[in-house]
Amino acid sequence: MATATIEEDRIDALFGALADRTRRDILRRVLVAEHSVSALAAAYDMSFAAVQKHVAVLDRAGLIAKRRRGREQLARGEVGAVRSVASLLSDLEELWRGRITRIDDLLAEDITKE
Amino acid sequence: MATATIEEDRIDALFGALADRTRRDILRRVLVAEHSVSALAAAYDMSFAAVQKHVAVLDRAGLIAKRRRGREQLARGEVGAVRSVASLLSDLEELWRGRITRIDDLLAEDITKE
DNA sequence: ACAACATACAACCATTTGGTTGTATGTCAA
DNA sequence: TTGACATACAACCAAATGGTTGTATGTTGT
Repeated sequence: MATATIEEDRIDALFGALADRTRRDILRRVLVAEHSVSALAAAYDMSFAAVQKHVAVLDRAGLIAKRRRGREQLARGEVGAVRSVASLLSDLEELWRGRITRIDDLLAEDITKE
Repeated sequence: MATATIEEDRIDALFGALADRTRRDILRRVLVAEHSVSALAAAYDMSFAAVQKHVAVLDRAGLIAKRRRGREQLARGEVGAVRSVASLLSDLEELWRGRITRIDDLLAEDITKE
């Protein structure tokens, strides 16, 4: 099997995106309702560019999606991605419970093997 | 209310710790069974010190706990911490569902206000 | 007592990250 | 068409991150 790392990159991006409070706050806002980038930027005490980069990180991780409306870009939260992260955690919990039979899938993606 | 940031630091640490594949792999292993730091280190193609630092990051985030047995330090996964992260994500999902009444708690921890 | 083992930690280095300012491009409204 | 707005992105900087090697401190077994 050669799957491993390709998916791991995605997971890195997901947790990495969530590991910043500004991005978590943006995500909360856009899960409730669509917001333009500049509307989001207005909420924080930092430059527009900084907020725009945070939005881009969330977008790359797939936690939000953007759609264009005229000159603005509306961001909405992707609840499916949030659920997929939750699912990773429940896999961990199952592992703890000892219920996982296909341990090899989750455990020991040996770096050394290909 | 003055809570906010104190808890946010904890969440930063949790997601930050999970945003690295080596640490996720370590966490999987120690959720299944206790492992000494050197036993863990043997599993990866990096120095002992690097693995020890990863373990320390997981420890600081509260995702693992350590207990001493003789000269070795045994790490076990803290499933409660894993669940608390899952709970954060389900809060996000609830937010999306529009079910959260206490939105102010989750949303808009305004940086500017104290 | 001593040698080997297990851990912790400091110092160092390269890369990434989170912020800044400035510039370019696209869209709207008059 | 032109000016203002919305976004994107490059270049830059300081701090954090993920790795290294080396050293110090316990603990064990003989």
